[in-house]
Amino acid sequence: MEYDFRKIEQDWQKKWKESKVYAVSNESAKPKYYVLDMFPYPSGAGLHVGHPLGYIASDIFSRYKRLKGFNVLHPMGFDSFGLPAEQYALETGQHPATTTEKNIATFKAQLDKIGFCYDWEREVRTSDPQYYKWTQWIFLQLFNSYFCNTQKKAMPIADLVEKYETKGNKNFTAEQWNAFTKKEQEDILMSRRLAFSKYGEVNWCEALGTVLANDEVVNGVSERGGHPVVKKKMRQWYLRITAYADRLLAGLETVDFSDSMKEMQRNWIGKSEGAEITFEVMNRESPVVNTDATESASLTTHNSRLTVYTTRPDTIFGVDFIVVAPEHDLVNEIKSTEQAVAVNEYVAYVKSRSDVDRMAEKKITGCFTGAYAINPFDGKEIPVWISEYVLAGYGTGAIMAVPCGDERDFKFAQHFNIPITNIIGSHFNGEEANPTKEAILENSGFLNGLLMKDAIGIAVNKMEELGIGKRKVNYRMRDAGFSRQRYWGEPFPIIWSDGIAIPLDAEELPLELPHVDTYGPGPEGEGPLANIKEWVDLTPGPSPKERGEQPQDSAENKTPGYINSSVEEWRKTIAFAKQNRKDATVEEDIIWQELRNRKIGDFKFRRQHPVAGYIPDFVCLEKKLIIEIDGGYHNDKEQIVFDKAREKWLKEEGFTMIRFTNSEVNNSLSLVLKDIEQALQNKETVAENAGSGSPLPWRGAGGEVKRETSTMPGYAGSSWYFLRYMDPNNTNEFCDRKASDYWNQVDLYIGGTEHAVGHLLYSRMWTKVLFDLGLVGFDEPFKRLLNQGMIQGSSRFVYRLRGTNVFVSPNRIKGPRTEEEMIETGIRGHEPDVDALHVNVNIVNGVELDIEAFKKWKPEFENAIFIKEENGKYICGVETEKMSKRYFNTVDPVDLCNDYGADTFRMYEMFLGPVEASKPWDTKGIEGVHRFLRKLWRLFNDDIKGPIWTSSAPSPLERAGGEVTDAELKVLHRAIKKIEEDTERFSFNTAVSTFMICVNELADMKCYKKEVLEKLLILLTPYAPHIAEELWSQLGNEGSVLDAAFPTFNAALLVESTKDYPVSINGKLRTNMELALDLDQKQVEELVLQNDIVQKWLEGKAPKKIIFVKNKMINVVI
RNA sequence: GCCCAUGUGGCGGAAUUGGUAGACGCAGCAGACUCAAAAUCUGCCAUUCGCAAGGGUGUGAAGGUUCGAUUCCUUUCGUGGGCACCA
Repeated sequence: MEYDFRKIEQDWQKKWKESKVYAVSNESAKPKYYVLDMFPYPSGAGLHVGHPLGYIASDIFSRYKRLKGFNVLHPMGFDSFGLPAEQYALETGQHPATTTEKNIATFKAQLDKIGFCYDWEREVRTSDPQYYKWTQWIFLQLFNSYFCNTQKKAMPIADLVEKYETKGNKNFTAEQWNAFTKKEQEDILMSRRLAFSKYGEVNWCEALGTVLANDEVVNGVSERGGHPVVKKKMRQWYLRITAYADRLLAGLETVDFSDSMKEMQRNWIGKSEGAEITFEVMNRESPVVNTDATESASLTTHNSRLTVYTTRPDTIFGVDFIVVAPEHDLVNEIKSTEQAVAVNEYVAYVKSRSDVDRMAEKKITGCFTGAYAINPFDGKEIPVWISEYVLAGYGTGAIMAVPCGDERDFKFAQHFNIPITNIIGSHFNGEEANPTKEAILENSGFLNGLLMKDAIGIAVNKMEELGIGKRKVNYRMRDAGFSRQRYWGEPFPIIWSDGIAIPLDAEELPLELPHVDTYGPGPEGEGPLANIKEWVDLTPGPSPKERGEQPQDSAENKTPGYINSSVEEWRKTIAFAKQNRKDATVEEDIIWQELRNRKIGDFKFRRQHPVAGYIPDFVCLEKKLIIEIDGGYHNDKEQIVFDKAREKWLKEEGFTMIRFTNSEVNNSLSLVLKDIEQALQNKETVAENAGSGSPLPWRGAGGEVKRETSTMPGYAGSSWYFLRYMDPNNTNEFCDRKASDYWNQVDLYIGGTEHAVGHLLYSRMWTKVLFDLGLVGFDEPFKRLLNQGMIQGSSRFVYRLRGTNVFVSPNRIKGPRTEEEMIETGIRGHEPDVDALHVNVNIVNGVELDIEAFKKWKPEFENAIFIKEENGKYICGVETEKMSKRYFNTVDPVDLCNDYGADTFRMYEMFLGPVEASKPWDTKGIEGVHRFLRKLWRLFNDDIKGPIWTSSAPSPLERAGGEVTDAELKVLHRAIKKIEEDTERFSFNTAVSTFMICVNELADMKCYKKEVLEKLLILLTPYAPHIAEELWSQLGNEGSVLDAAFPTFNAALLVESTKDYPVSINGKLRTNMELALDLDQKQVEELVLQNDIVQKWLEGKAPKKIIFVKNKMINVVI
């Protein structure tokens, strides 16, 4: 029987799906283990062979842990918000939700083909409202929390408010606080919230009317269209990640990440200890204005103060100039009239420079401001410059430059001919700066004679004493920008009312993305959402009450839904709606059971949801249909007047109301439901949040009321998705505390280094906040991190003689041509240049082009002529590039699974090299792994046509009999040991080679014994589950191999008594000697000296030394 | 410019703690089986000198530490990834 991998894999995947083998329970007596992949962004290109590398590794490890007796959580989902879908929508008009849905379907089909053990019941998608509802909810937790600097943790902002109201703080008393306007109070609170809003700089492209990411800006112009880009201040949201800087640093000690990964995060956080020093700044004006002859020629006016940050206060006497960021607020104040023009020009120049340019450029630029700072210790006048190498966002945005000790300062001084003061004597050679801390200070006033590193503390102490400086810890990390002027992301659950950010009530979540007609930017560079006026603008018209339509004597508590246009009143409304939900009548509950489960036409209803200034019992926003279940009081005179006013108001807003009495619900429910169904059918569907009849309570709120129109960035959803997998279908909470307590931290997290700082830091921060608020029980999300390398594409090229239809194989580009070729091509003598063209790697066999396939692929070259190598082949050029569709170097895993099987594909990806390493893809080698699996198959099955197997060979069961020999056991147990060790240390490539060695040895020994082979199958299960399961069942086992027990290694079987020692002379290997393992140094020396080859090299002399390392080697030193 | 990683045969890679460099596989070469092909099996396969025995060289380059270095240190070059010029 042949190895029919297609049938085997298909059958078992089907069986596994039917029997739900991958379903994971949150309750188990087994120990838990959580293996997580960084979930993919579902791009339109589908998976290529680079994606599954990490997934296969995690799948192997999950299956391995399962065999080891763990309850393993190994989920998968999709990071489905993001720019590419939006760009695509902009180009094609297709809604991102549609394309995303389609892409996910493709991804899932591809993933399933590879045979991963995901529990798809736990799938999450960040763009699913049921998911981002909780992203928005967590954002609200961040918004409603502040970082307490004494307890070093997040606390509810309400605590802070209470403190202010009762005790005030160091800036204001409780009385003052209470006297502040609402806006003043909110501004103060905003400066403490963990999610907060402030003005920040963005890359603004006037021509495109949009904000651009750094990588969309090239050489100061937009990548698309080449329009100029400048910095512009816009209101943005931020996460106060800087508050967590110290805890993020400390947390690194408790997790198992690679040292380089920790190093990258530490560098990103960039904690430094130094001092802030304040300089007086003088400005020397020319005495042109003042004609008074008594004025001196250089009038010096006292201007302002400038604070710099430095990590080297010990070098204060070596300061030769000061550099201020061009964006610094003080620049305008301190620049002299003479320098004003130059300064303005320079500032304008910097404004046009992209961050990327400022980073990559080696050019030294700057401009003198005309101002001088005074060294507080020796009174020296120090020129103040501005330069783009000083960043406004770091430290104080100003530095004191010490050219003898800092490379950049030195180059700057050289470039602008600024004299350099040497404070480190012979340590400075005038050629280059020396950043040492070990020199003895000179020319340094009271610091003279001190070692620099000792002087740091002394200098700061003196500064603090004199009040000119203070100790300061600085972080290079900045608060994380959290808003994007885009469409395809989570909308902020925030309403702006008179400049105050008002969070939505949790009941209002999810705030779903409204439909838009265009995905282009909104006015003033706002996001596309700003284009939907009716969605954004919630500024109310007058309420019925204000229009005098509500009966004047109506008791407020009877109809509190009718409100005035004020924030306070709609807050009351929300509270009232909440209470209504709790106080629901029996009849309302009956209807709600029908409506909430979408039994009627699959429309979403909300209960006690404020609409247009009052609170209906039920509302379907898509249909603008309101259902009221009325009690007896509607017969009251007052109520009749009220109901009339209400109906009129709702009609203006486009709502229809149908009313039922309690007795109708109780006695003829089916008729009631029918009426509702009828009403739904009779009305047109409208976008849920569109239209003037806004569903929201602040329809009645006062002043200008607008929605936040930016959306959250890509990392919002991915900052907490690992928690949602634990409890993915919970509609009441983001994750049940019981579930997160059980699954706890992710035990193994696998993903690329490209997320080293971004995603990993953000999710670490979110986890810490959730921990502080008591919502989860751990404050580091990932216990262990494994970084998979990137698989690069291996591109293939053909070379075309420019302007001709002739392709030349690389070695034939430089002639000579045969007569035939010259006739065929019609080209003689001088030949034109060649152009290299990417060719689809899938039609190239190794490097040999399949010419027929090429012609089929590019029909325009159907009649092309190929000048081949001498062996008659057309050879392609090879280059390693990023794997990308446009280079035609992507390979679809599904194709490989079809050609070789998922098991082969999985093992081959692992066999390519260490998971952590980056390496180019080459399909060619997959044959070898496939051969291995066929060889394994033949240990169990006869191959009818093969020469060494005959049809009369014993059946698998018969072969499985017989005594197992020691040699066979040795082979097996060596494999058990090595596979276990290699899997534990993620050395999957060597594990695969161990399997190969083991199967080769068993085949050589003609070992067909069940006892040996079935253990081997268990070892193989994590790597090649389909073939393992098939052969396992062929051996007559009950149950699945997926749940077998990993075999135990028996060390006793591998004990050796001798060792074949390598014997070196002076470190060079000369011979080998088989020696007993229990010999001591003296015995070994004797035996070694008797050896012929050793004697030959000794040439009769005595050795200087003989080094003997037991069980390793022998080295004779002559 | 800065940070991190990385460099071993024609190719992917192995060498787990400083101890036999090149496991395993691909490609290639030679052979067996076959009418033939496929499949399978056997042998060779870093480089160089040599008929052989045996020797020289060799882990990007140059130094260093060591009895011994792919492994540790210094300098340097190339490649990949990241970035917010972080004083």
